[in-house]
Amino acid sequence: MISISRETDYACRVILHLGMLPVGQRVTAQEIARQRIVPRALIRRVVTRLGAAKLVTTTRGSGGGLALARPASEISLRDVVEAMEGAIALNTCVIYPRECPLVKACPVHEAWTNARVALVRELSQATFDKLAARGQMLGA
Amino acid sequence: MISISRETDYACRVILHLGMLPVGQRVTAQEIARQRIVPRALIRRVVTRLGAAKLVTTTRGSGGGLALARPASEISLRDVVEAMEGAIALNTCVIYPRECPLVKACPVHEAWTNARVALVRELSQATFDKLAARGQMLGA
DNA sequence: TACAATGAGACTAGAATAGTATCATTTGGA
DNA sequence: TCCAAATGATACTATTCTAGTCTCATTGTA
Repeated sequence: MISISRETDYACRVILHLGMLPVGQRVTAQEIARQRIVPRALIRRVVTRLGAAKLVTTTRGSGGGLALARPASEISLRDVVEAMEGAIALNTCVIYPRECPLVKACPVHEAWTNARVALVRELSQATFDKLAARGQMLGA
Repeated sequence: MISISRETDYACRVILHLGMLPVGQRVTAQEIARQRIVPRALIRRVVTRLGAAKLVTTTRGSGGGLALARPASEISLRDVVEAMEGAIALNTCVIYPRECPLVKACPVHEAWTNARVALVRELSQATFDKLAARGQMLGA
């Protein structure tokens, strides 16, 4: 099955949760883990990656926690997926064409590229301000 | 990195190769492996799966080999990917919504579904008659 | 009957996935 | 000053997936 990893799914829950808070409000990773059903030990790794990708800012110590590093309208599903999984390639040859011995005369390469463009476009449109608004409606 | 497996890439090479042959002509898996740079032992598994998915027909014995089970215009990248990888899900919750404890109120679920639709649409449009024609042009 | 081809599946090495656990570091407040 | 709360970094395990090799059975043609 072609799918993102579970960690990426958890990362989406973290960003969504933060996007639904009043702007600038911090919350601890443990609190998100509890409310969004993410394993407590795992969420640490997720938060670290999101921080490294500069999608969230973190503060340590008592009273610390995390918040979005920029407005939810400027963070999309694409950003989260790329932060967690690396490139959205579909096929390795799209990202590393040199490694494919056939790529010069390969008509399929072009098809993968087209499909990748369509997928990335869709994921880019899914910004977390929209997702958060929809979440409020659904009562999540 | 989000990507298909190498076996799926090999499967595309097999279908492309068959699509570029005169209609109805058979060729052995070994011959495809040689021309398309696929490991000889691996292509067996690929052909078996493509046969199980009814994308190719096989005949055993001397003079045997494989051919497309239907016109190349009726086989798309989507068919090959689904035959090899199973569902194109993007996220497990798209295929198995019951396994996600949050899905009832999850705004992200919808976004994954939209992205999946866009991706599948694109892969469905890439039929192997077009790919084969382009392959002839490129001299593959 | 001999040979050529696919069918089925066991086997290996290595990498990725999912989850747990530990210790260090930073910060705020009693 | 010291404790508790929080993240940072990373090691560890078990399981599954990936990529590839190999062997033997089965089928069909000459």
